Amino acid sequence: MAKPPKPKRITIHDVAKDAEVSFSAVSKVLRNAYGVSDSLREKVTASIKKLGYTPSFSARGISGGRTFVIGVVFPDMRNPFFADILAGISSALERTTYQMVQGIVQHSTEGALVESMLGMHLDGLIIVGSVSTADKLSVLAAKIPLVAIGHHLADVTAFDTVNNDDFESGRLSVQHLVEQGYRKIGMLSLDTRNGSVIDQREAGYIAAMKAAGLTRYVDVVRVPQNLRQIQVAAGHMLEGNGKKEAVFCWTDYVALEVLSVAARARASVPDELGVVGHDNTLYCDLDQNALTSLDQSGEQLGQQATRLLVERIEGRQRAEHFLVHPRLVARGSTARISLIR
Amino acid sequence: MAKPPKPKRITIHDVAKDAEVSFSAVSKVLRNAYGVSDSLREKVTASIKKLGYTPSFSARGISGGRTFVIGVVFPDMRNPFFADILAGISSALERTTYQMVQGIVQHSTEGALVESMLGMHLDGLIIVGSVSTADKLSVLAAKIPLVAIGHHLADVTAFDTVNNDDFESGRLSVQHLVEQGYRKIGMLSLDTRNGSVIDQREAGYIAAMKAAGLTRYVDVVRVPQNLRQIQVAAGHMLEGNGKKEAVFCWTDYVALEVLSVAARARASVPDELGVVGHDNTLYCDLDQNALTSLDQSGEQLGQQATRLLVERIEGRQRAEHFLVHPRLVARGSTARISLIR
DNA sequence: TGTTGTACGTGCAGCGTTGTACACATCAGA
DNA sequence: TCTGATGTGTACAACGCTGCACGTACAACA
Repeated sequence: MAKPPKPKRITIHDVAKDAEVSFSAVSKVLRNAYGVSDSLREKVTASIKKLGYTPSFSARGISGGRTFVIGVVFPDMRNPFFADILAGISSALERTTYQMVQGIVQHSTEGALVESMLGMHLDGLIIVGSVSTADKLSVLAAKIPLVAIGHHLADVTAFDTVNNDDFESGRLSVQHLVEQGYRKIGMLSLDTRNGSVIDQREAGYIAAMKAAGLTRYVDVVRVPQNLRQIQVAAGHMLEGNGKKEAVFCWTDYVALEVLSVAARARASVPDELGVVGHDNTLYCDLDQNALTSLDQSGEQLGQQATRLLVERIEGRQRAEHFLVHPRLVARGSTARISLIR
Repeated sequence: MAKPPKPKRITIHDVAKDAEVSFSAVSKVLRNAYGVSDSLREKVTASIKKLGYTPSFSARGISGGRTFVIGVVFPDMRNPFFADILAGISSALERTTYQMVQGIVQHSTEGALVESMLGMHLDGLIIVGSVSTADKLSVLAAKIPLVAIGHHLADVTAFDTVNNDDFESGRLSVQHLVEQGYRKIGMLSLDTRNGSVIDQREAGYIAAMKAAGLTRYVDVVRVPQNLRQIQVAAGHMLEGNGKKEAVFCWTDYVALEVLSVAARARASVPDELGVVGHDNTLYCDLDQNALTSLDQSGEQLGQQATRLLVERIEGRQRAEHFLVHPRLVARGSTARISLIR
């Protein structure tokens, strides 16, 4: 009877045997612990490469040490902007020894997802566009190093934040629209409790409207993330008393719906209606949309968040809050005064 | 000196103490193992609920048992179609005790991502739109239960597959275009080695063209996933010798680029050029696009894949191959003969 | 030469589970 | 009364790693 060739995992012990050292020594090298000579390190790393050893995530988790895996939580998968953030995180992670798992809050709640990630002994968490309150996040941050992307709260001390300057986004949009000759400028915003990102955009919009002497035209319409309701709200922008000359939308997809409604109503863009989106997703550049939008560099947001998270894991206590500056990309949807070149 | 209130995790031992049984008994209940009386089960489950115990993922992984976590691998995050698949997986998972982690092949290679997921002792893997060969996937399937979505190979025995009937997609597209009076119908396909999904669509397109007596117009142009090259290829469809009357695109985004190029070139859609996309993503329904597309029900694909994976984890050996039927959703981009409904 | 450091390695006790081996009742049949 | 058979719960050795408590060797100092 042949021995069952049990396909054994390569462990730290195998490496130790191959390198002719104790298994604890290998562990030390892996953890970059104190008391390792260059020659030891060399021998061990050589054996690791030779045997193709990879540490067991589970064993690390159970023995209380670092797992070198971080979690990333996204609110949904449909906004291509999040892909940019992810790309930024990936690329920043390449320079480190950390890996990443993603979770997407789709049907499940953010809380449940985060809970299950906690159970996996991850080293840290990046939460994108969280709908939780700062308090809840602070509680979470007590359990695990945390960085929030898209959660404006400069006074939070328990975790780091990385944000676009959303106030500036609102301001730039209005400024651009005013330059193009629009006056009755409305805003299609999001109906959400803790969307502090949205709050900032609204505030920027309102401030810029006031600064331009257009206080009487200020109109913020908050709509839930629901196709039907977005269309209805967009329709209202085109007719009746509150008819607008231009609309600033909190995200590109809403702006595209406005373009759609305008097309159906045979309202000409940009002459009758100017439209500005947010995030400068890849659909903006299509000719049938030609959507002016604000670019908040998701890639950079992701990179910075990763940097901050790793710093936190390695021991930083003091909170940091990073801000990137948005850039307005002008396209046909606001080209009322045709841009000379 | 106050005792440091070490926030200890609730373990199986705590539950055992509370229920006044041995910790092995608790483990048995958890695993639904043989030799558990109703009264024991009751006591234990009561204590579990009372203490809010959740099993440690890491400990399960290390001791070689099930972790009740499955991995899902996506090729990218930009295609909203994948969100539908994910939704299907989530909803199917709700009825089970399994959880899910996602990985997205962005910059990292599929191989590296899968490797790291293997290191996490997951119970199973769903791979969406893999670019690996059937051989490589079979090797992988020997290590972990596997279901591939979007990988047509009915003769594979090592793992299950779930697919749209992509041949039918190609056929339906051509059939519809022919009905609308288009004859010179080209196809914008993907330049990839192992895109068997694409192969099927091409085959369906070619077969339908032949069946319609349009063999001489068959033209499959394979383009990599690169914005610039897609635009160039789209441009060629509009002019010169190979000028088309209609284009069938392998995915919606390519079709939207075709619409964009057509808009720039002032070619009228659908009169001068008919366009068909694939996946029926949410952008198709926007009026500025009004893109005819094939719906392959990502939600259903995800649900079926989950069902098959769980079955496999629980012991099934024989491979199963599930096929869903696509549905053509006609819109303005092919409405040459206006549809008298 | 004896003493004190200091740098480097090793030994080992967990971590929270799984799953097998085993002990102990209880009960039916001989 | 003895002998299984069966049903139920316990004991315990893994699993692969971390990180602390120790040795040991060798150099620097008194």
